[in-house]
Amino acid sequence: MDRDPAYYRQCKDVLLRSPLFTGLKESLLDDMLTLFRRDRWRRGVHLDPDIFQERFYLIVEGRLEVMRINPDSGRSLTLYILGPGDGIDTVTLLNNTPHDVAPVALDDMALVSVPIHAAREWIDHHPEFNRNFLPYLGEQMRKMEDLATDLALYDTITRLARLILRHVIPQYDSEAPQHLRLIHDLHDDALARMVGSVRQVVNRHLQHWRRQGVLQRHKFHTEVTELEALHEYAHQVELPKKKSESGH
Amino acid sequence: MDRDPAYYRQCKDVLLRSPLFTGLKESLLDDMLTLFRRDRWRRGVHLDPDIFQERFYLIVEGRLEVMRINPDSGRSLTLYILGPGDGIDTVTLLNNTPHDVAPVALDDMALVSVPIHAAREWIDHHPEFNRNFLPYLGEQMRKMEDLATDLALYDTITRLARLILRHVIPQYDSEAPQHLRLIHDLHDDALARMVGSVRQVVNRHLQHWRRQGVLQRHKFHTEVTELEALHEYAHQVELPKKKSESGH
DNA sequence: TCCCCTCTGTCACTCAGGTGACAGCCGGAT
DNA sequence: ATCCGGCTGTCACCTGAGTGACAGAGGGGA
Repeated sequence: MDRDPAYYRQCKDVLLRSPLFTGLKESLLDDMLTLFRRDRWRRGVHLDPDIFQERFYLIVEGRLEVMRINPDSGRSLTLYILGPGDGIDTVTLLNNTPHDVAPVALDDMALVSVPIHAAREWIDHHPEFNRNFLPYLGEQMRKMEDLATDLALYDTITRLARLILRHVIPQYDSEAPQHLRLIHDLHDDALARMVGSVRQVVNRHLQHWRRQGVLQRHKFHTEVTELEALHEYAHQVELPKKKSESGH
Repeated sequence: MDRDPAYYRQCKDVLLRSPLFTGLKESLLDDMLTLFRRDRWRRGVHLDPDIFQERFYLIVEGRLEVMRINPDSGRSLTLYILGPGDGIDTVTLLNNTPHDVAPVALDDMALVSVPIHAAREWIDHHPEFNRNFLPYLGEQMRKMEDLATDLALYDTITRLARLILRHVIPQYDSEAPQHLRLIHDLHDDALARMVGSVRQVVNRHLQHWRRQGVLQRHKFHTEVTELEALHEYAHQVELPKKKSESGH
């Protein structure tokens, strides 16, 4: 991957900002970039999860929804929403057995990828990379625990409030309307899949909040006007912390 | 840790059999064992999750239930059941922020532990250990995904059937009654916490299966007499695979 | 032997939330 | 301008499963 310097620059920017690569020496990252292949996926395509047994993908642009489906009922649950800087299907990277998930591109996506064995060698030989990778896995694990916990112990409105709060972009002026990351302008169905419910129920809650003035919507874009109110519904859930606070 | 050679021997046996240490050179394991401290926890004690920010514990004997609690309703969900060879709270090891869980000893337990920074250094400096550790994390991640998926997409009886099937001890004579590992002789309440339901509901299902002759109980010990029947209830869930089949 | 405590087995009641259905809306394509 | 397809907003209905309650059962200790 050396053609197209603008794209190269963009990759490097995204990766350096990603929790997986921050703090690595530039030379090391450049090394790695030489191995990468560039890919593009169109919005809406369903990926075959088997490809993740061959190559490890990193997202440069766009979002990927990774779901599980109940073939009998047709209902599904979103396990991950991945964005720029995220690695796709780390589970398969760690543990090479078939992974029964259904990934769908939410936007037009730009990616880079390496053969999976190359990624594994990389991990093996670069403890400095590991110091980023392990906390990243920990973070994913925690999110998964939170999802399971929410599903078992809280009702749909609580789960939805928490979902939104977890994706509020941290900012200092807490008076102004708050924007969302990663789940901005998803339609009700997608939100429902994220909280393990169905469109109609999610719609009812959103509607309720809009009437209360808690949420507000311009065209497709939803923003939060009353953080505190949402917090009431969510019970105790803290806002997403800034990157610098995590890691070990 | 050098006194009591019998105990030392037991630790070594358990660890060598554990997915975290199999295949490591004995000398390496001996090295590690010198760092360990021996601990014991009595059945029924509630551990303070903060201790896992200080030390990393490995289970030599007994089981630990790690739960999350909804303080409002008082209901709880079991995130992990850990047994001999398992590391406790790997999430905190990876990512040192408070982890809001409630661990309880299900049996009298024997453990070994190291200061957490020592465990992290170990990981940093021993890629050969990493080759066990990463797949182990992957396995945990998959289990967590399965838990979330089941909670969102399947009804209680399906979840319970799957729980049992996932803990059937693989054996070749599939006619004989099948034993369970890790969840043997748990009472209904504990099983309910594992499937995100309540005692009464779990009891009803178990009762139903016993009447059908699917399950059988001698005193406290439950065993499975009709695997196939359970499978019907579980829809498509494969039996636990032998250790040798996993890993990358 | 009896007592106590924890766990089991059941049942009647309630309700959150999932289902199916349909009308309206909006934006893009023709 | 018109049509179409996907998304939104609502509603009436149904049901899985959680709640509370209570009568055993069993087992361990005094």
